[in-house]
Amino acid sequence: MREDTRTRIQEIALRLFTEQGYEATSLREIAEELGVTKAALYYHFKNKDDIVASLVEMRLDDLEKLLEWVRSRPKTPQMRRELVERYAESVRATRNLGIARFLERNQTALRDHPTLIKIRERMMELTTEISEPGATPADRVSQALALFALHAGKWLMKEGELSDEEIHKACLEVAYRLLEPSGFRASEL
Amino acid sequence: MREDTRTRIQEIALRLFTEQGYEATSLREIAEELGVTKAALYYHFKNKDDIVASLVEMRLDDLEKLLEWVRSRPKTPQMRRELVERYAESVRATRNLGIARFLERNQTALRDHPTLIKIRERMMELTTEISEPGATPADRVSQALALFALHAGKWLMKEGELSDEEIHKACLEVAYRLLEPSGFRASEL
DNA sequence: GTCTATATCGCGATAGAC
DNA sequence: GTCTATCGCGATATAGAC
Repeated sequence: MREDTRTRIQEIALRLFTEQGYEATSLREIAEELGVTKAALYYHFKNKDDIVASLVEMRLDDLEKLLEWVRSRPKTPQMRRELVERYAESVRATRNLGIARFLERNQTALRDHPTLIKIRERMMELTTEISEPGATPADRVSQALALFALHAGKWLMKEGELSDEEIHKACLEVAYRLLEPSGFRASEL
Repeated sequence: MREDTRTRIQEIALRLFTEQGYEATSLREIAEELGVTKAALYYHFKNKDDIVASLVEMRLDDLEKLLEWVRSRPKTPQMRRELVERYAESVRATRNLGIARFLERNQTALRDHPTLIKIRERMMELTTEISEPGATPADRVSQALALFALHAGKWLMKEGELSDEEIHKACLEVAYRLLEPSGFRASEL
């Protein structure tokens, strides 16, 4: 039971866009890997941009669900820790694993893409929800950095020094630390 | 006493490469802003790649000087704090202010550029120097994140909420916190 | 649903006059 | 040091047969 062509185009495009960048990847390359001609791609997607849109809209949906959830809850330290946990899960979900990496790179190339603009807006809203308005500037920067720390581990550490699972656990721990105001620590609670 | 053309090309290219991305910026655009034709650019630089090289080699020099310094010193907490301080200064130096931003974006587009590869290697070496081999995974990720925290503030915080100076001070403070092992805090020293 | 063939464009780069 | 003119290429995208 073979995947349909549309899905295979998305998989190949996502991989090449991530490895080489969006602009550096041509439709010819995608078609070649798929074993068809360029023209065939235009049956499934109306243009190159449309392939990207089909990829990133799933990620936008996830972020908007996360925002909806966070706004239904009171702004407490517990909520912040749970948001970090949920965000980490959503980044690691199979359908988003590759898309998150694709988005990390290609920010500049896709700066005008409507869906990308929305994703950036939603990320800013999430960092607003996670930070305390009355906190010191350092605490605010620290809390805003918490979500991004969950992306950083993968390219921060030397290859093979720590396992994927160790890196994930470590990033989560660092993100929790970044949430805490400088005055006290979780270990003292 | 007017700037020479070569310098003006570098300034315009740096701005456009940063705003739009390297691949999305054509030599035609650069020439148009300068008020000359494409062909004139080829008198000053042998190709598009050469313009980038002329920009990023200054940054590579700075990183290598920083590495040389750090390796001449013992691995102590004081050294780590001083490294963060020096790195922050080097990012803020006028000649590097724009180049650092240009490098943050365009990582993917220039992934094969020889100078960029060296810069990435030097950054990895710096994060190696700044982290303690015996520390826990979380502490290691945290310490590696310290240098990158100095880049994050500019695009992390909402526009106009904090001044540039406040953001810089806050990032520095966050970087210092990331250096500390989770067992104790600087405020207790 | 995929093909061949082609239109159209803009790119990086070069030659040679001035 | 800058110009005009042009080359060669590969890109996105489309038309129409099968």
